[in-house]
Amino acid sequence: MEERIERIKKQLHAASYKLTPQREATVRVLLEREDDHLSAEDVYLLVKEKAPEIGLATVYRTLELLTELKIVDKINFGDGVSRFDLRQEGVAHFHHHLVCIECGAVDEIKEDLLGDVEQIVERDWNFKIKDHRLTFHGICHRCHDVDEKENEAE
Amino acid sequence: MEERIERIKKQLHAASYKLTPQREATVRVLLEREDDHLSAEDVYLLVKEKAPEIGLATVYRTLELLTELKIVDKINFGDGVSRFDLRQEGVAHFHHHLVCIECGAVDEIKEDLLGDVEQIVERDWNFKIKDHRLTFHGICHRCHDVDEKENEAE
DNA sequence: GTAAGTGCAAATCTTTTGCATCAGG
DNA sequence: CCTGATGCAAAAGATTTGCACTTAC
Repeated sequence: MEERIERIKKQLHAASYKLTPQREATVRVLLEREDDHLSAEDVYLLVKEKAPEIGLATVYRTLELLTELKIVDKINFGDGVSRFDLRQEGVAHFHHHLVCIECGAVDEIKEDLLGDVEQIVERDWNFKIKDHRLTFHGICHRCHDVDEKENEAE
Repeated sequence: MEERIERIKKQLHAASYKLTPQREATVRVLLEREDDHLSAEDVYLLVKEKAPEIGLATVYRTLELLTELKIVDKINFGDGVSRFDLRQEGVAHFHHHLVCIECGAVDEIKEDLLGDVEQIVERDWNFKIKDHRLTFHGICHRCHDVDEKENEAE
């Protein structure tokens, strides 16, 4: 945790930004809830627990800054809000998501499944890929298991 | 064109909705601009050219209805607006997009490139896939060509 | 007649901005 | 000081909603 904060601090400095207490509090929340997909509002509420004086605008500005520096990724699942995900360190590619249409859970796929597909796209569409977004919508293993049990019970 | 309208009319009726003149005008705009990725506002302005009395709320309601019936797909490229794409007829899968980070153009890939990947996900994550969203961000062939020319000129 | 559909305006929600103030070198 | 950063409130967008009116069967 501390090493990651330290690293992020360096990334900010390299781009001549400071790691202010507010920014640090925001980053800490993102680190603690790394597997959740927090909206700006979520982050704000969690930061506020530790640092009640912070303003929502600052959280937005911090998230924007972190996105710009590619420390976090801004994602969008189609509900009206943007969500923010810390990038895995040293992993260039953006992980994929599984969104359950029954329970709303969002799981992550950290493996990169798109290597072959990207080669095809680069070659056949003459498109230089810099990033990707891949989300599957369907039924997660938990809901799937529940469905099974219901069938058994019948 | 007319056959597609007819088909959509049937889909609406099957779900006990009517194809009102406003809805038809909206669908016609979507058909005419099938390769664009229109926002609700875009659609509204185009519909208004033909049927000036239509209200923005009606367009939103129509697009929501069409999304629900899976006649259109609602997509989101990370600029603050939702965009709407007519589904290809008889094509279950959702096509992919190439978003150029230089010029903002959005191209479509109509082939399904995810067959293998989906098999892996269904098997290894025990996730029943119903739909997917795949977008690549990068440099399109047009901007790429421009870059080449600039290099030659140097 | 009745239920669905519409137009308009107001309300809501997310995100951004202006500006006066604050903090650190 | 001086610059970047912050907090607050206001503004800006996008989308939704309430409601009275219209339209088709």
